[in-house]
Amino acid sequence: MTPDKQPERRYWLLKTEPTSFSFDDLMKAPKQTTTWDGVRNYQARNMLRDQMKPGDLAFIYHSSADPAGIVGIAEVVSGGYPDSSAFDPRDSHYDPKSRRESPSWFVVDIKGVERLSGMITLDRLRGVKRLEKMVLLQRGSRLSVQPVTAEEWEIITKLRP
DNA sequence: GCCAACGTTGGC
DNA sequence: GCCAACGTTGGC
Repeated sequence: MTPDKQPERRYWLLKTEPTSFSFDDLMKAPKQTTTWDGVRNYQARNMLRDQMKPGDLAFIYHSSADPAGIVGIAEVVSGGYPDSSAFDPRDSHYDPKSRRESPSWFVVDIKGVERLSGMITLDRLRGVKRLEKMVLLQRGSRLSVQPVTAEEWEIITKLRP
């Protein structure tokens, strides 16, 4: 018997507005771990539900920040499971169309790994020719969960100050 | 199934 | 605060 092949680690970028949840909030959370909930976009949902697996790594990106940019790295510690915030009428992310029997929305759990000593700004990323295909840098790109290629991951981690 | 209207995102 | 780009909704 050949041993099961380890599934390949994938890379992601997760956007958050630091005024609602920042990378520091993640690092201050118990076990530096949190549930990445409230995503209400189908493309992003599909990635949370179907593709993100424990061991994957993600850049945490601060949007609507001045400046905007990547501030830290997190690890996926749990694959997709239903987003319970969609079931709670008092929650701002409540969605009556999502049922426990057939949930519309999903979450993953992530754990903060490393705060970058300095932000890698959007501007800086735009200046790197080999990153021009990055989802984040595409015109009108608004996805809050984005795939990052292994090559992009490597290039960006080398930009660290 | 089309598409106008609307709400949201997010850089600037 | 502006506004372009985008996703969703709902009338037809």
